[in-house]
Amino acid sequence: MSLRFALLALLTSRPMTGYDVSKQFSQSVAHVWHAPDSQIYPELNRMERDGLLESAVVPWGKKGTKKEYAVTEAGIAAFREWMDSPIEIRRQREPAYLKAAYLEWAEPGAARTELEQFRDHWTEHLAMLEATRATLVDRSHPTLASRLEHYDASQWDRIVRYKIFAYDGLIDQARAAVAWAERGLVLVDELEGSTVE
Amino acid sequence: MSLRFALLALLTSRPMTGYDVSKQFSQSVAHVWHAPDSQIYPELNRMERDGLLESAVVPWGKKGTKKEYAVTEAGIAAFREWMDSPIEIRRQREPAYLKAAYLEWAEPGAARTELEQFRDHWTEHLAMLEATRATLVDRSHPTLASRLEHYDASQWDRIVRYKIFAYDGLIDQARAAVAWAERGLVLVDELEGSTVE
DNA sequence: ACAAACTACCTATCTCTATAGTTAGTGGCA
DNA sequence: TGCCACTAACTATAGAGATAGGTAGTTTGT
Repeated sequence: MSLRFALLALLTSRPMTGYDVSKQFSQSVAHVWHAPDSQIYPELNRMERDGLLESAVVPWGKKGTKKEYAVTEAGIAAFREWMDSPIEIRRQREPAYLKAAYLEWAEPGAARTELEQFRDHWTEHLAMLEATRATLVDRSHPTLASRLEHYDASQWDRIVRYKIFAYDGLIDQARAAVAWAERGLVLVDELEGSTVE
Repeated sequence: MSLRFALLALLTSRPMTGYDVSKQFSQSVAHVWHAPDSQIYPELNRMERDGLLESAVVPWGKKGTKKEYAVTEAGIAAFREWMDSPIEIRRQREPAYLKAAYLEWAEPGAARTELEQFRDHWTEHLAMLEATRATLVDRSHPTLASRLEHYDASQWDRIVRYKIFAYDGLIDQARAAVAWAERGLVLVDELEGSTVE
């Protein structure tokens, strides 16, 4: 159900076409709630059906058209209601940690590759998060910029700081993941011998 | 697909009935890969059908019977293969961080409750992880104990240290989550005023 | 004039998960 | 003897999510 609210969150910044949503999504909300466009388009339709969005058909080129979605009053109300309701706690589901617990079954080489991949993935993810955080700090993030336009300048700091706070949390998680993988590599070397086969 | 390997991991420690599996699961593998028993029973059946497990019917009381599952050679091979294959990277899906990014939409009271709940959940989870870690360190963890029986004593340290390593990673994540929520509460107080309504 | 890349919007299918049940035997205790 | 908690093993169903496509128009560069 969170996808719906992730989409509402994005669309509160400005009206967008489905295509815009799917592009902007991957640069912002997806850092916190990933979804492919095959999930986004049908969900936008359902949200329109449920009255949370309304759409306007906009011409595009000579023959083409596109559909621009805007959040309705009901959409805003639903979003606020979700914001004020208790969070769902996510269950643990971490294949990497599952594997780590049974690393005695792996080939030493595979264990190393595993941990290196994990470390590299999170290092990359961390860099992306830090880059995005920087665009929030200097307010150059495109979605943030259009979002701030609806607000009085006195509110800007408050809005931006919550977004930075969220990214800080993600960055902490990413850093912890990288540090953990690095300790894992040291451990594998110690337990399996340091020869790379 | 990871549920299958989580179950294999557990069953490599000793043969168990479905009921045992679902009980032991929640005290060990579930810390890393949660699953309810309504998923466990059908998956055990499928795994038997696929030749990864074999079952023996054991009498229980006068009329009752139970089915004890043991990992087959094919099951061991599948588990090793999975251990040596690259990990699937999980997509971000964190409703708590999603909400945090849009906290300007929440009532100040709701924002606080939210963060307190998140902090409390992770504090509790952290305590459980630390308690479990301690049972690994002193080797009193029941599943670990039966697991070690199949191995030469020279291997024990290696096996235990990988499990501790996995828990250390989970503990780091939990600690980061708690610290983040606490910073969030300070931020809410600063931005929304410290009066609790 | 044409290709390639991009915009736009889906569909189909399968698997995974969550939630909420059901049915039946066992063991203890009041 | 009856009740209750526990052991045992599911089933049913709906919704979420992953993966892999498809179709059609537009813009840009050569």
